[in-house]
Amino acid sequence: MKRGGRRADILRHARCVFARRGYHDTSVADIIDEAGIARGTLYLYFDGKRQVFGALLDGLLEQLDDAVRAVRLGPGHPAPLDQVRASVRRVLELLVRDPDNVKLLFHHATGLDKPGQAALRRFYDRLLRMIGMSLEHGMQMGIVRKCDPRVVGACIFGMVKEVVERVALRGAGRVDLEAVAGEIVAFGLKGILQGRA
Amino acid sequence: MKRGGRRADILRHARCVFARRGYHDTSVADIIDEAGIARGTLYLYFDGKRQVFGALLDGLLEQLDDAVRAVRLGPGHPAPLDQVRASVRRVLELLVRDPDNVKLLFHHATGLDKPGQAALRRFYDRLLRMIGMSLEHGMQMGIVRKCDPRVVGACIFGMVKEVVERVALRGAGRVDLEAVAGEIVAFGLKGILQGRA
Amino acid sequence: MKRGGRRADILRHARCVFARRGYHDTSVADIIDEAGIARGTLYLYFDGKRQVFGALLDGLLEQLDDAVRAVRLGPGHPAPLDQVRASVRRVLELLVRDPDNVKLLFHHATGLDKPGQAALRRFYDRLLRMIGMSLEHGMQMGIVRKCDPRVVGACIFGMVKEVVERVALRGAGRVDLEAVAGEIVAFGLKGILQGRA
Amino acid sequence: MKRGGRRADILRHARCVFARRGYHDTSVADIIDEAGIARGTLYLYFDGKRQVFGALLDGLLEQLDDAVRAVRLGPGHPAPLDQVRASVRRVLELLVRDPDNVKLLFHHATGLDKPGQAALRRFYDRLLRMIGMSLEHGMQMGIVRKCDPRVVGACIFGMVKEVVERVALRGAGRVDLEAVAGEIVAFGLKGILQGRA
DNA sequence: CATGAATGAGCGTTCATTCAT
DNA sequence: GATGAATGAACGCTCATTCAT
Repeated sequence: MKRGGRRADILRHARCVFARRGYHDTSVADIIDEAGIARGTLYLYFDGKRQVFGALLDGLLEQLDDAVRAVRLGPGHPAPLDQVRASVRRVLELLVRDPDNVKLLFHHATGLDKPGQAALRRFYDRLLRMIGMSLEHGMQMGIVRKCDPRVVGACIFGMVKEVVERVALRGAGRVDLEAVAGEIVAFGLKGILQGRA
Repeated sequence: MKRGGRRADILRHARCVFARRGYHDTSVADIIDEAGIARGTLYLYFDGKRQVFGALLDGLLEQLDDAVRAVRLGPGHPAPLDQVRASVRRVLELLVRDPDNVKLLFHHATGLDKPGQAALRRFYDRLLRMIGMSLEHGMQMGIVRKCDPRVVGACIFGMVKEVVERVALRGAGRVDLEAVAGEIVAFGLKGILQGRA
Repeated sequence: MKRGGRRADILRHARCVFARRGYHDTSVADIIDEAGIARGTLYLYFDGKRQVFGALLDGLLEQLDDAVRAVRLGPGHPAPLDQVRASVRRVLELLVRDPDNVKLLFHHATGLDKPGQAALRRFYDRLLRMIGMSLEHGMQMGIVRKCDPRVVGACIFGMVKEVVERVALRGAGRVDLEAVAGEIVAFGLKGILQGRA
Repeated sequence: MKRGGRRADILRHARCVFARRGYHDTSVADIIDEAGIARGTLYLYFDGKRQVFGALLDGLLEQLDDAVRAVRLGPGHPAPLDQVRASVRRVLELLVRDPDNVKLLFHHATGLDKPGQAALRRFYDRLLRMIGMSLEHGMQMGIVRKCDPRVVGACIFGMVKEVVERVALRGAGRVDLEAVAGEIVAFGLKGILQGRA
C-alpha cells in the first residue's frame, strides 16, 4: 500500500473508479473515497480531476509506446514476423494484466474532450505512420503485394486494436496470448482464403 | 426544412452540436439555441438530453443495420464477395454522407454510459456473430482456411470499423468508396503478402 | 415587492446582507436566503456574487454623480455657495436615506479588490479634479486665498467625506441636514478661527 | 535582518503581502512564501492569519497614537499651533516612511470584519474626542468661532485623514511634509477665503 | 522549535429539469 | 402546443488549520 507513494496510490484507485464509471460519472468524491484520502489531498498531487485522468492516460500511452517496437532488420535480430508478433503480444499482455486500462483507453478516453482526443490522435497516428512505412518498405522489397498503404495500414491497425480490446476485456486470463498474436499476424499476412490466393 | 416535423428538426440540430462538442460538453442550452426552440419545447418531444442523444444513436444504428446485409447464396444473387463489398460500401456511403454520424458513433457514444455501451455492444455483437458464422460456414465449405473464427472475426470487424471511421472523417468527398471497399475486402481475403504465402 | 422586478429585488436584499456582513463574509447562500430565491435564480440576473456587489456599487456611484453638480455661474443660477451647499445636501440626503449604502461605499468597497478600487478611484479622482479646478478658478478671481490646490482640494474632499459618512451612519433621521451642510461649507470657507483671520 | 526575531520577521513580510494584495486575497501560503518559513511555523507565533493582520494593525495604531499628542498649554511648551502642526507632521512622516502601512490602514483594514472595525473606531473616536474637546476649549477661550464641534471636528479629522492618505501613497519622498502640514493647518484655521470673510 | 503533508468544512457556480402562463 | 423564468441538487475546488515527525 506504500508502493510508489501517495501519488501512485491515488492513481491506482482513480483508475479503478474511472474504469468502472467513466470520467464524467466519476466524481472527485468517488476517487477520494476509493483512495481513502481527504478531498484536499488529491489536490496536493494533481491540479484537478481532469489531470488525474490525464496522468492515467499518459502513463498508459507511454507503456504502450514501450511495448510497440519498430522492426529491426539484419543479422542479430529475430525474424521480422517474430518481432511483429512479439509487439502484438506485449500489448496484449500489458492490457490483459489490467483490463481497467482497456476501459480507460477504448471506452472513456475516446470522447473525453479536445485535449484528450488530441493525445490519442498523436499516439494512434504515430502507430499508423509506422505501419504505413513498413508496408511501403515491404512493397519496395517485393514482399508485400501492391496496395494502398493508407487503407491497408488502417486495416492492420484497426484489426489489432479490435482484437486487443476484446481479448483484454473478455478473455482475461484464460486465453493463450501467443496463439492470439499468431492468429492476428497470420490474418494480416494471408487473409482468410484457403491455400494460394 | 419542415421535413419530419419538430422532433426531427430538433434531432437534426442536436446531432450537429453533439458531434461538434460531444455529449457532456453540449448543454441543453446549446441544443435549443441551435434548434431555435424554447427550453420547454425540447421536453415536449424528449424526456431529456440523454434521450435526445439516444434517439440519434438508435436511428444511426438502425440505418447501419439496414446497410449491412447477410450474404445470400444461390442463383439469383450476386457473387458473395460482391455482396460483402456492397455492404461495406453502403456503410461507407452512409457515414461519408454525414460525418457528424461518425463522430457520434465512434467518438461520443463510446464511453457515454452503461445503457449506451450496451446498445453499442448489442449492435457490434450481432455484426460479429454474423461474421463469425460466415467464417465457420466458409471453413466448412473449404473456402476459408482453418482459423479461430472469433479472433479472425474480430480482425475483420475491427479493420472495417477503423477504415470506415478514418475515411468517413477525413476523406470526405474526395475518395473513391468503391476502391476503398475493394481494398478492404482484398486485404481481408488475401492479407498483405505477395503471390503465394 | 414587485417594484422594479426580480433583479432590483435581489439587489435590494443583497445590499442589506452585504452592508451587514461585508463582501467576503457574505455567502451566496446568505443573499438568496435573504431574497427568498433559489440558488440558480441569482445567476439568471448576475454573473456571480462579485457582479452583484459591483452592480450595487456602480448604481450608488451613479446616484452620487447625479447628486454632485458643478457650480454654474452667471445670472439665472443660485449663488455659487448655495449650489455647493445644495450638492453637499443632496449627497447627505441620498446616503442618510439608506445607510446601507454608506457601509457599502465606505466600509466594504474600500479594500474589495483591484477593479473595485479602480472604480472608486475613478469616481473620487473626478470629484477631486472638480474641486481643484474650482479652487484654481477662485484663486484667479481673487476670491480664494493663495494655496496649494491639491492639498486644499484633498482637505475639502476629505472633510466632506468624513462628515457625510458619520452623519449618514449615526445621525440618521435626527439631524438637520441643511444645518450640517451649512457647517461644512462654513468650515471650508472660513476655517475655525474667530473673526478675521 | 534578525532584528526582533522570528515573530517580527513574519510581521514584516506579512505587511508586505497584505499591503500588496489585501487581506482576503492574501493566503497563508503567500505569507510563508514571502517570509521563507514553513507553514506550521507561522502558527507557532500567531493563532492564525487573522491574528497576523491584527498584530500589524494594532502595532500601527499604537505608533499613530504616539505620533498624535494632545496640545499642552502654558509656558515651557511650544505654541499650540506648532504642536498641532508637529502632530500632523509626525503622522505624515510615519506613514510616508512605509506606504504599506497606509494601504493596510486605509484600504485593507477598513471593512475587514467586526473586530477590525471596532479597533479602528476606538482609535478614530479617541482622536475625534480629542479634537472636539480642543474645539470647545477654543470656543470658550474665544479663539474658535461658534460652531457645532461635532461636525467641525469630523471636518478636521476627515481633512487630515484624506491628505495623509494621499500624500503618503502618492507623494512618497518628493513632498515637503512641513509644507503640507502647514497647508492643512492653515486651511483648518482660515478656510479658503481671501482676507476677510 | 520547525516542518509540511494531510485535512475537510465551506465555497461559488452550473445546468438538466419543471411548470405556471 | 409552446414558452422561459425558476429551481436546487450536485459538483469541483480552495485554503486556513493541525499534528506526527
